[in-house]
Amino acid sequence: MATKEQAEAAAKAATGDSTPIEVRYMPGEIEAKWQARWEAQPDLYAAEPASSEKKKYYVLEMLPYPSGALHMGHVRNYSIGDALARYMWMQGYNVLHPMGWDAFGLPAENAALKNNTPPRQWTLSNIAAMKEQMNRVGFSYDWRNEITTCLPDYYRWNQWFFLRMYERGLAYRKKSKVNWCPQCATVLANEQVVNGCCWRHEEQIVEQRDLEQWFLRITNYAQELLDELSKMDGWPEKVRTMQRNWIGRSEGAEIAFELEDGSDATEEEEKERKKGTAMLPARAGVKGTGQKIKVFTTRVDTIYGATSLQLAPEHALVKEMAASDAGLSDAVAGLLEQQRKAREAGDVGAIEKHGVFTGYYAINPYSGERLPVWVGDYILLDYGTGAIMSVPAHDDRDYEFAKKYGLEIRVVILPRSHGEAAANGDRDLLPYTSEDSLLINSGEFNSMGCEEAQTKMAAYAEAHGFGKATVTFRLKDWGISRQRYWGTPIPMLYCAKDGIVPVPESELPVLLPENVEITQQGGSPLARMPEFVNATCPKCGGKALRETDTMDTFVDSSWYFYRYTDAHNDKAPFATDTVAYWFPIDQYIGGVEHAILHLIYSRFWTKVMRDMGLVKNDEPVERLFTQGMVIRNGAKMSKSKGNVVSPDEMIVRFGADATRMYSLFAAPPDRDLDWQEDGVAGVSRFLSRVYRFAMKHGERARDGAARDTNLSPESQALLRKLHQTIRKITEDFAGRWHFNTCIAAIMELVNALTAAEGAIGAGKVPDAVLGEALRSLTLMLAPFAPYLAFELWEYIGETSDLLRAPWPKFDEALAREEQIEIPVQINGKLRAVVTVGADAGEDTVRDAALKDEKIASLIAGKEIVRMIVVPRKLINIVVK
RNA sequence: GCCCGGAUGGCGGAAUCGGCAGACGCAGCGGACUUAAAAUCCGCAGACCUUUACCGGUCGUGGGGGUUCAAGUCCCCCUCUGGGCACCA
Repeated sequence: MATKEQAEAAAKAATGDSTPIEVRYMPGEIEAKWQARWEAQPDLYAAEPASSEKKKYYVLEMLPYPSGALHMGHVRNYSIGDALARYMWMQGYNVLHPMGWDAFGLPAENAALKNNTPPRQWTLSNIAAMKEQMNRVGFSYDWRNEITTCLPDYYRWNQWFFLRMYERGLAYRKKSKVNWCPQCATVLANEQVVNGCCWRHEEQIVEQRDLEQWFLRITNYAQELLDELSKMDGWPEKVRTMQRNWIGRSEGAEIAFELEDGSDATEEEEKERKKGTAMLPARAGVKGTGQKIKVFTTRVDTIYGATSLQLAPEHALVKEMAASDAGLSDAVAGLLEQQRKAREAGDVGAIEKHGVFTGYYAINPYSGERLPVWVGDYILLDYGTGAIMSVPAHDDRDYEFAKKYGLEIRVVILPRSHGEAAANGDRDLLPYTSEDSLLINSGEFNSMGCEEAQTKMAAYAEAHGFGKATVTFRLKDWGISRQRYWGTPIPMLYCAKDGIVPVPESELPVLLPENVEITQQGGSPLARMPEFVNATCPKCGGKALRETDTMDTFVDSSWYFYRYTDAHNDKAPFATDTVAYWFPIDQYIGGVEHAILHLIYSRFWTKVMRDMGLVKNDEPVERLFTQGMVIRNGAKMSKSKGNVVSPDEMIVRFGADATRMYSLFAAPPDRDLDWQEDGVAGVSRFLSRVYRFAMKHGERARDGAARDTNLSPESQALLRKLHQTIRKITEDFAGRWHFNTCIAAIMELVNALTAAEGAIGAGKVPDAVLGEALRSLTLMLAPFAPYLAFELWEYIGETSDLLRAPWPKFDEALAREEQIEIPVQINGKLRAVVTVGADAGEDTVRDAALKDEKIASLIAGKEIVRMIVVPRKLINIVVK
């Protein structure tokens, strides 16, 4: 109901009393009224069960971290999802639109340190505050399925999945490097390492430590994760490209070089051996030690141009060599130190390369030549085999390194146009890396093209037992151990007798203790709680120690959207058939910052669950939408930049409807949005205009009489604009999602309505037409400004539930223009505009154009060379 | 270095398939209402030239070239800018 004041005003207007009584749009009052009503109906936004006859639609926005307050990025993200959910309800779908909390993570521990509040309490009170904000904005979430990842009824299933993966060999333990701050005495997440230093201790350089960690074997799925991408056309190409690069598949070959024994070296060789800058030629009787160095290369075709091997400083063989060579040991330590400092300085690409000769040589299995073995700080231990063959002539990095240390540079491929004549190659060309080339100086492979040589040389290696064609991925297994408190305990035990023993499923969940003391010292507080650490081995009944690491929070978000479909299941993470009804997610909406980690992990998790028989879908998300950032004064809103605008403040000043509608109006949803407060005021003014118009004329919409077929020109014009608007918005929801132009279209419609007020007042627009316009307008506002829409719906006498009221249908005949304006160009320049019937053919248009006075005078005395007539579009007369 | 976006009035943006560039909104200017202001309503509004005015003309979508009757849109080259990855062999 409208306020008393407004009812009076409307009554006066209806009785023809012209005394102006101001009708004011007061979003605060309207929104409070409807919020109270909506909150009294807990099932308002409830999805129907999976047995529903209706077609399902699962729309999902990425769940927030409960930091304590919504920011504008949230409001934008959720306004997009909310508009879509409301639209799909109005289209008659069974809509699932849930929300939850990504509630584990570091900030809770930091807050605990700062305010002496337990992480759980801090997190839960933040959740309560943010939930209230969400309801205040009017988002249509089905809170019955709310999930909170830090509560045992959720995280117990993380543990359950972990055990299932352990059984299948998908979870394993190995040593791995972690960032360690000696002052905090704890491990840091990558995000907490700023310029190589601890985020809390700015002068403290972060160390790398080797720790035993749990890993999930995502690399088992690398190929499938890559292959599926090409079929996922509901995802932005940008995200797919980012994922492809992240997975980083490289085809190449693995080749084993045998270390040379060297004890029977000739005198000449001895001199050279000390320097390690040149190869030793092949000769009969060279002996090997039997020890092999495996290298990975994508360019085995250039192997005759390899003039050294380069090992990563951390390579196991380097450690072995250094063990008996103090000089080498010191040099390698120096390399590592230099490397660490260089990485701190940033700009990895510009870092100068360093290396040390080991004193050893290895035999090129193709040529028999002996290559000096070096340690190069530009070699990554954890990619490929941690060792490469260095081909200075045909690799940028190897070239730089060889120039610096005076290593040999041998050309083995040439551009096809060069022919074999230029046997030594053109030195100005180097490094020359094109694969559109021919081989030279490469024994029996000479004059082959690179690609052919790659295949043949890999086959040769395999036939001779020293190598093979192989595929390498950049993607690494997912380390999930975190030496932190506020996360899911990893359900594993360590028994002196039985080793690593999983916690039996019947003992889940392993509860995260709550009475912890969080201090800045000494890693996870769990390790200092004997009542947590000490346990009994389920195998032998003896003493066992509990794992004190917790899981990466990305585990929580890898499968949360499945839990929404069956959030209260205490027998399983979810029921398979319920998931089969709802999945895949029809539309997922969130920030592009999750393009890689979250969106790869959750794809991986889905495939694991599929292989376990828990789900039937291969991929979790059918369509993905990534909205742009919210920018203000040229930068992303952030506390440090001081350009944050609080949603609460906007809502108080302009109302929730105006705030969320502006977030959709100011830019297309996929682009960055420049926040301008005056723009919010403008949207608020627009809503106010709608409100006042409806209050003035809404009475006349109430009788709902059928429209007369005999329409006045004013009615026709109004209906045309109305149906054009319905068509535009309907088509946009189906495809483009340019909600900014949808809202602009609604504004145009309202402009047309207010412009027609004279005709409306003069009775030239019957109640039926006015009613149709007002009803449809209200329905179209519902996804964008739900509070106002509900208020108007009630005021114009509708009693049905607006949330599920059918979306208006457009009438193509009514939307069609009767007269259209056709621009007339002469030689491509606009000279006149003629008005013709909408379905005028080519001849009619041409005649009209030629008859136009201005056109006639302009072409008088000129020769018409050509005339292009595009019906309904334009006419261009080409004259000479 | 590599891979994606983006660049249109004073500002945010529109132009979905190559067919009237600047929809819609903001800010601005002029007017109405008002004692006044706010609010509201009406109108103007890319730049330049011409003109008392009307009318008219030229230029114009980051820059340069091209294709076409016609280019913000397609092709080639370049600049700036935002983002992602980054010694991945």
